[in-house]
Amino acid sequence: MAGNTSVPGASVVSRSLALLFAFDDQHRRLTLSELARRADLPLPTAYRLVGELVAGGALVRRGSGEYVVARRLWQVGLLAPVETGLREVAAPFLNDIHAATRATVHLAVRERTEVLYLERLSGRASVPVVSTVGSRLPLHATGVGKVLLAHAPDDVVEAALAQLGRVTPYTVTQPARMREQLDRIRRDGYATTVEEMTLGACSVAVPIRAGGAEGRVVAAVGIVVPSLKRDRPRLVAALQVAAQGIGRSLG
Amino acid sequence: MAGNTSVPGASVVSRSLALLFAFDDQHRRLTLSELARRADLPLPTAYRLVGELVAGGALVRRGSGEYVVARRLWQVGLLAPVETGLREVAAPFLNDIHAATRATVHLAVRERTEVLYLERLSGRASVPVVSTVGSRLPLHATGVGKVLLAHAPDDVVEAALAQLGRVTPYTVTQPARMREQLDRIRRDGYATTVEEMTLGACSVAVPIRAGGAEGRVVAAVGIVVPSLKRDRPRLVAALQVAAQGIGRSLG
DNA sequence: AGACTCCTTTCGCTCAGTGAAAGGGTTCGC
DNA sequence: GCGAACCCTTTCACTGAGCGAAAGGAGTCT
Repeated sequence: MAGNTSVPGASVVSRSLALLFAFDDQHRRLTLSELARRADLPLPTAYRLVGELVAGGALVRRGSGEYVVARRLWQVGLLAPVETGLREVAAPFLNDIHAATRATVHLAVRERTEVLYLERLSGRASVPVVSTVGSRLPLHATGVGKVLLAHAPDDVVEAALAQLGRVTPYTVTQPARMREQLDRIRRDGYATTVEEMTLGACSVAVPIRAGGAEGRVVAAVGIVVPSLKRDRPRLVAALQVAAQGIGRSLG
Repeated sequence: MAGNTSVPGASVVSRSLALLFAFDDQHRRLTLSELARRADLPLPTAYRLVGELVAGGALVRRGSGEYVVARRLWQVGLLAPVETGLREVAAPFLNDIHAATRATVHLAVRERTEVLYLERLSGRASVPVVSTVGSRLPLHATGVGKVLLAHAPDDVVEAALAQLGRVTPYTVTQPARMREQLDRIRRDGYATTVEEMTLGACSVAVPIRAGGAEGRVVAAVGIVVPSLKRDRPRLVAALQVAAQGIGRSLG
């Protein structure tokens, strides 16, 4: 930038992106001060840059003085090639799962030591679900996450086991217990969680193997339900049928 | 910016956004030269800024030397409040339409004189469909577009009728004929197109009225099919049932 | 009425940003 | 094989765009 920079080496572009990336799943609306704090910029600097981002159509200022991501950035974001093939192939199968279970359905992939949610179909039941499309969650506290972790390379497993953060009182935080679970998941072909991410929500998930049968695990499908007591076998079956179909279609 | 600017008044932020917004539905991958051209920037300037956008995680450089929108920008874009309520409410009904017709289903709103596609469910049949979620098309050549135009304010109708661009040989380009059609759409409660946007694709669409029955038209649902000859009444019925449901749920 | 928060504006300093020019590396056509 | 026409990358001297401390409202609590 020019003149009196407090942090030389930070370009205008990097600062602007810091402002854009200050938004996340838990922070969809931010005030100017919050933006400045989260992007680690002096307030007047944030003021000026945010003003330009609004003028440029990247952000919008709500009446209340809060800023949100603009429609135009939504359009550009949708152009990103994010597992396009997988999502397209999976879509009808996800609908099938949804029709068969009426639960919230998830399609997710692993990104480093986190789950990245690619698709979500909301269920009827009023089960609390924190994930949204595009959001990331820790691998160890979600159904799809556990499946993906169970089939991840060793270094990823080690990294994940080293940071088993407690989310609810039921989150599995002991590496040894998690290792047992991962073994069981590989053996049984499905993972479950019981209120480990959100109180009142349980989940079941299965791996998607490219090319079907014995292929590499590339993604996971799962559902969120209020309880697993009643019909676990039926849910697992529905998921496995869909996962097989998706995997086969991936070729 | 500094020094030898050819276009003073253009800030770094506006230039960076011009680069990001250079991407669109027809241009999801762009080379550096294309980016520079589309953003109207000198090549070295584009080179530097694009480099920073890549470093900042907004763009990704593919092996081939082409740039695409990065996953991180996809995540941020998804945080934009784009008719969130409508889309959430409509989702299950769109699935119903999909299940009943097996066709490509669209949910769209009007933005000035264009259709903005909010949701899309791909159909089984191999009908060519150009629209994607987040893309815009002219109002007069699509089913959902005609519905939205038929219920648009007068000034919008005038503006739209003044630019009836020819897309295919079957596109309606005469204002008088379009006026007739808009009358018929308001009377019948549904719109159709026959290869007016894409050869080999026909469409049917109905309005969504907030609060049901006699409310204001806020959106449109439509489907794309290979032909309308066979079961137009059945398709219209399915759409109208769903549209009523969505409208009622909007309260 | 004092102490918070928030947002906005000013203003002089200066280095980050600029882009013409030049240099490579392809891939064409002939 | 030899231009011509594309790409992309790097250099470099100039300078005004960008910076942010400081100060000034405007609310909202205590």
